[in-house]
This record gives sequence, structure tokens and C-alpha cells, in this order.
Amino acid sequence: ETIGIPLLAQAVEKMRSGNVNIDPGFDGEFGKVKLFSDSERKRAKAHTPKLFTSEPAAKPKPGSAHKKKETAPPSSMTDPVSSKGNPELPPTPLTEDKGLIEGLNNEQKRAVLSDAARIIIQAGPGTGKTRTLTARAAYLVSENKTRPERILVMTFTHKAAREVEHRIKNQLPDIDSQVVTGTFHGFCLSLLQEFSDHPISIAEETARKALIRQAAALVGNRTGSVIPKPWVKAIDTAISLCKQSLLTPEDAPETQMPDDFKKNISSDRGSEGPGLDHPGKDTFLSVWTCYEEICKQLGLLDFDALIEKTIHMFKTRPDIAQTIQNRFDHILIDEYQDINKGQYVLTRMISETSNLLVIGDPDQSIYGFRGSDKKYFDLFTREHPDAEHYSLRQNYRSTQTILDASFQMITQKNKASGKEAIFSDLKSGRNLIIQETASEKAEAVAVGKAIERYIGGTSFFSMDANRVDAGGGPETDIEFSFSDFAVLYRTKKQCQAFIKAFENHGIPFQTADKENILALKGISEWIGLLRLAANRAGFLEIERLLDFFKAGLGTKGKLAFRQWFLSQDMTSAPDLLTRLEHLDIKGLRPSVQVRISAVAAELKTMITNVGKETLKDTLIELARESGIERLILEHQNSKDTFNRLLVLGDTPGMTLEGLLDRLALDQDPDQMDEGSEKVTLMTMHASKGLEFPVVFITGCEQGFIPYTRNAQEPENIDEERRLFYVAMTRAKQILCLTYAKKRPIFGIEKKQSKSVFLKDIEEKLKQYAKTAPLKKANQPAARQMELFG
DNA sequence: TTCAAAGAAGTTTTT
DNA sequence: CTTCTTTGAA
Ligand SMILES: Nc1ncnc2c1ncn2[C@@H]1O[C@H](COP(=O)(O)OP(=O)(O)OP(=O)(O)O)[C@@H](O)[C@H]1O
Repeated sequence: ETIGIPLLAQAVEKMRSGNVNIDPGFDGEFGKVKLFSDSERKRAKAHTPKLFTSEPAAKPKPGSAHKKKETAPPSSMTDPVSSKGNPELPPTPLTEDKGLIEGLNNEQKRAVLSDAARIIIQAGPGTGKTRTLTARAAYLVSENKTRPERILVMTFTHKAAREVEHRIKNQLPDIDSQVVTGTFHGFCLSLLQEFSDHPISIAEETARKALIRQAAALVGNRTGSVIPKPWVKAIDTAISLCKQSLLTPEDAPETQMPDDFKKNISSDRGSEGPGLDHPGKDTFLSVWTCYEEICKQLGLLDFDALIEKTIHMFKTRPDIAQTIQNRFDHILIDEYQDINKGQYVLTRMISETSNLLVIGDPDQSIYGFRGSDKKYFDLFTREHPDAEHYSLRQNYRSTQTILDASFQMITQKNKASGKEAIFSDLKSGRNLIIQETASEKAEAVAVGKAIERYIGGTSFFSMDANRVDAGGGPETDIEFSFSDFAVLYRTKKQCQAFIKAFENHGIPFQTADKENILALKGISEWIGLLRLAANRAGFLEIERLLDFFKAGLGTKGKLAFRQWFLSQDMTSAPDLLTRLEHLDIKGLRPSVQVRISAVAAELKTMITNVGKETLKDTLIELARESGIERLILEHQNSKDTFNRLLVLGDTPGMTLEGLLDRLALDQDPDQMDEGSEKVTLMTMHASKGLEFPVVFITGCEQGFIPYTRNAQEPENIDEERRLFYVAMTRAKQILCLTYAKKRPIFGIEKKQSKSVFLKDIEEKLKQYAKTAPLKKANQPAARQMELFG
């Protein structure tokens, strides 16, 4: 953080003199612009006085100002012993134990040093909750209060897990930190794997959807009707909600359903009919039961089942429960306001005999749609009346202006809201910039231009009075680098416009959230093949591969084949393929059987070479030989993802199994390289816990913020408001809210009006930017010259 | 059973 | 504007 600015001054110099390395990157990927070579960075780093939060001196990372995601050694959760320290890292002398505590305010210190068995920290954004949590973990280790592997830190997202892991490592540079860090789901998966005799297969999003469709079709067949698609979707959501609340199809009819459930399923029987948009409870229960049967048959667990089964395991095997309870002395949970029933029960079980610290902010609760509920947060104090309660008041992240605006928004200027405002010492700073643009495209261009202007800094455009659009006048005297910017939006779809505009403008960027990679053409087949090679293939993978090779299985054939497959006992991949070669199923045409046997033979030769070469080569080889590569190359998205996965596969120490493990839970193939000089594009949800000097919240329009489905009333306006609050409070210095007057929805342009949330912010905190006339997009090369020339 | 063409329907957020 | 489903023909 400290070196960001001096380095940048140099960067601007370099850009001007044209002394910039351009790394072309992969075919089709946007080239990276490197201002400093790694060694330059290293040297600069070495001169930097080491602060509380600073990174180990030798780590070749540039000092970008936003929080960082750890480049992934295999998760310490699944592989607690193998994460060896980077050999290049000379052991830095241990920061004097006091050093950990410095840089904390009194309240934070007390929470870090506390001996209480139950601690809760409730505090607003940017008040240093996460910092306190990581400091406590580091303190416990460095003071020898416990061993690192006896500390468990749980988060709700992978991003958060990596962030916490990274921060703890930074605070314990010389200790090969083995603090166990991960998401609830990751933790549960590793436990289930540890205590189960067979490998666990996960039905991720895509597979799950397909299975529920199958179940719905089956139930439809049975009752001689067709379950309409919207119903299937409603049932899908309802199943997930129920499972998160630890309900089963057997007890569900008798139990009070979760609140959101009612939105999806009409509760009174007999009220369903073809015209209604909600299926009835009977249909719901039949499909759910059927879905669970299919999962059981195929040996699959969906995400929700990971938590559920772990709890089940603890209940039925008290010995295992005890082992786990004994394994950890300290359990620390970040963003506790996001907890749902299942996670709550799990937490209670594992923390029975250990110390527990939870931190959170009910105003930042944004995961109601996946069953989280403030009530579990409140329950903590009631269940542990002796818990120590800390609240932090000072925000160290944002300017007072940003805090004021966000506070007005969340309280709707209601003085009597009972909420306590937090304050910042950072001098009030500039107003929020509000920008209206003509269209989605114009919005993206405006943001791009604003970034160019900030990067250019004062000296660059300050003389140019005509340049006023998003970001307003260049009166700032701070210079920024690309990694200082975040562009936030409500839905993933919205990032398309920005990707295009940024490519045209020569602005390097990275997108934090991808569409589900297993939904991409070619990728799912490829991963299926990889699973086969790793002995991890189940019915779904084989079926997918047979489809790809056009084995000729129709509806009936599939059924027969499935029956045969399920009658087989578990076996290794080569053995399974041998059986497929000598297949003899009645009810399957001989021509099909011949084809399957040929495919199986081919697959067998393909997978025999696995492990002989480097992982990356193996990955490429398998794609190429199978012909899946051709399919992948036909689709741009698949191609990009393919390349990203190859990069992931090329990380040191990565194994095929490790790759598949990681992909099973976290399907984002990117490592979100924080070192790179790139603008970050992500959803508002994904931004939680992060911070950036400059934040653009885009698409501030009714229908998006708050989000509403087909112009109806917003489903949960309070949660939408909190989400906007989270997004606003990511900004350190400059916050820019943009909206477009029209936007294409379903292909047709629709008039948009600005978000009602903006009205809750006082005028005197806002300033309005004019839109510069939209010029035709230039060639990327030309734009790059303009930017750097 | 596969392929092509035409038509209908559908856009949150995450593990 | 896409993605899935239905329909009809080879
Ligand atoms: N005592 C302190 N002195 C100086 N800076 C601090 C202090 N505490 C926290 N910070 C800084 O404030 C910023 C926000 O801290 P942190 O991310 O821990 O807050 P948080 O409460 O977890 O926020 P959020 O709820 O938004 O995730 C970080 O940049 C952190 O380094």
C-alpha cells in the first residue's frame, strides 16, 4: 500500500516515454501492460519500510492499494501438510510480538488479546473487523497460545477465504502458516472425504439443474402431466432453501417452511393448476424425493448436502464429532451475518469445546437468498450471554463523504433508525459523482474514459477543460494505477459492455466472476474426461463423453445403459472402460454397442499416458486427442476458459486431482492475480470485504438496483439496499454512480429510470457529471497510443 | 437418432 | 439478444 504512489509516479513517466512492456498474453486474451518488471518491483519493495499490513519483502508483488487475493497454493484445508513455504523467501526475522498489535486501535487490541471463550464483534464496514480477526489468529500463533493448525477460520466465499489466508500469512511471514482456512462448504467436503471410504462427487450447479429436470420429467411421466419449466425452477430454489434449513422431504410437510419458500411453492394443496405460476406442495415434494433418490443412486452430493451430510455424520458418529471438536482450539468466523441454519448448527457442533470468535455487520447481510438470516447473528448473544461484545466505531477505509452518503442511504435519512453512524478521520474528500449516460454502451465508455483520466493524473488532462464526464474534473492530485479501480454491477451480464469498451480503449481488466464453466461447450466434456483420467468419473461423466462421441444412445438407450451402469460395482477407470468394451446389454442395438466399445477403447489409450508428462501437457493432450479441443476452440468463451484452466494447471505443485478438487468447489478458473495492473470488474456481491480507491457502481437504475424481476415489486428491497450499501462502502476515495437512460432488455431497448436509492443521499454530497459526446470507438492500438503517448 | 430450422421463453446474487 | 424446446425431415 505504501509503495503504490511513488511507483506510480515512475509509472507515469515510463508511460510517457513509451517504455512499457506489453505482454501479449494468450491468443485472444487481452495483453497485459506491465509497467515494472518483477525485479524492479522487488527492489522498490525492499526499500519500503515494513508496516503492519505489508507483505513479505521478497514477494514480487506490486503495491496495489486494494485488498488482495492469495495466489493459491492448494487449499490448506484439503492439504494441510504439503504447503511448503516459497523457497525464495528468506526467513524474515519475526516481527516482534508487539508488532502484531501495533496498528490496531484499543478496542481492536482488546478483542485480539481477549481470553474470552466467546467473542462477537459487530461493527460497520471498514472498521477493521477482518483486520482484527486476522491479527487475533496471528497473535494466537506467535504467542504460542496454540498451534496454527488448531485454528480454524471460516468464511462464506472463496475470495474471502483467500483474502484471510493471505493476510494471516503476511502477519506471520516466517511461520509456514497452517491455519486452517476455508469456506463452510470446503471444510465440510474435506471432512466428508476424510471420514468416507469412497471419493465424494459433487453435483455442482449445472449437474444439479439437470438432475432436477430429470426428476421433474420422471414425476411428470408418473402423473401423466408435464411440469412446466418455471415450476421446475421454483422447485429447484425451494429444494435448496429447504436443505439449507436442514429439512428433508419426509419432515417438510409437517414443518413450517422458510419464508422465501412461499414465494416458490403455493402452500395449500389443490391450488395448483396449469395457469398458476407456482407449483403446489405435492408436486414439489414428489420432485424433491425423486431428486434425492437420483442423487443417492449416482452417489452425488449437491452443495447443500455437503453441510447437511456433515451434520448428519456428527450426529450419527459422536466419535468423529469429538475428533473434530478436539482438533481446533479456536474457531474464527468472518461475515457471520451471512450464516444460515445449517451453517449455524454446524458451527454450534464444532465449537462446543473450543473458543469462538464471530464478526459481522447485520447491515451487510446480502445472502438472504441462500438462507442466511440475521436472526442467527442475534442468537449468538442470546445463546452465549457471557460472550464479550465489541463494537468498532472508526472507519479506516473511506472518506467521511462516502460514509455519510452510505449512512444516509442505509437509514433512508431516518435519524431515528437507531443505527449508530461510524466516522472516518480521512478528510472529507470529494463528493460522489453521479453520471447519467444515454445507453449501456455510453456508460461503459464513460467509465473507461474516467479511468483513463485518473490514470493520466493531474498533469495529463488538467488543462483540457472539455474533458468532463464520469469522474468529473481532474482536480484530484492523487495518481492511480489500473488496479485501484473497481467496476461493480448487479448482474454478471452487465459486464459484457465493459469488457468490450475496455478492450477498445486499451484498458487492462480482469473479471472476478465468470459464468459457470461447466455450462460451456466443450469444457464440460473435457472436465469429464479429466475426471475419468483421475478415476473420478461417475455416470454423468461417462454419459457426457458418450454423447460427445456420438455413441448413439437415445432416450431408451440411455435408460438401459444407466441401469447397466448402476448395477456395476465401483471400479477403476481402465477397468470400467474394459467392461464397456465388452458390453452386452439387451435392449441396446448392436450397432450402438459396437460404437460404445470403440469409444471405450479410444478413451482407454488416451488415459494411459496420464501422469507421464507435465500436468499442462497432459491437459492439452487429452483435449487434443479426444477432439474436444476442436469443440472448445469453436466457442470464444470456452477457449478463454480453456486457456485459464491451463494456467491454473501450470501452477507449481498442481496435480490433476488438486485441479479437480479445486474446480469441484470453486469454479472460477482465475486466480485473480492481484499483482497485475488491471481494473477489476465484478458483481456487487463479489466485492464484499474488498476495498478500492476508486469504485464505479454501474447500472444504478430501477430494476437493477434494486433488482426486480419483470417489473414487479422488488422481492426483498431491504436486502437490495444493504447490497448497495456494501457496494458503496468499498470505496476509499472516489465513488462514482452511473446509470443509463436506456438499456436493452431481452434484445429491445427499454427506458430506464435512476435508482430510488440515489434519492436517499443528500444533494450536497453529490455532483453531477456531464456526458462527453460519444465518439466512434477507435482501434485498440490507436487508443493505447493516446493513453500512453 | 441426428440435424436443421423455426418458435418460445427467459435475464439476480453464491457455495 | 441469447438459449432452450419443439417440430419436421433425412
Ligand atoms: N486500527 C487501524 N488503523 C489503521 N488502519 C486500519 C485499522 N484497522 C483497520 N484498518 C484498515 O481499514 C481497512 C478496512 O479494514 P477491514 O477490511 O478489516 O474492515 P472490515 O471491518 O472487515 O470491513 P468490511 O466489513 O467492509 O469487510 C483496511 O484497509 C485496514 O487495513
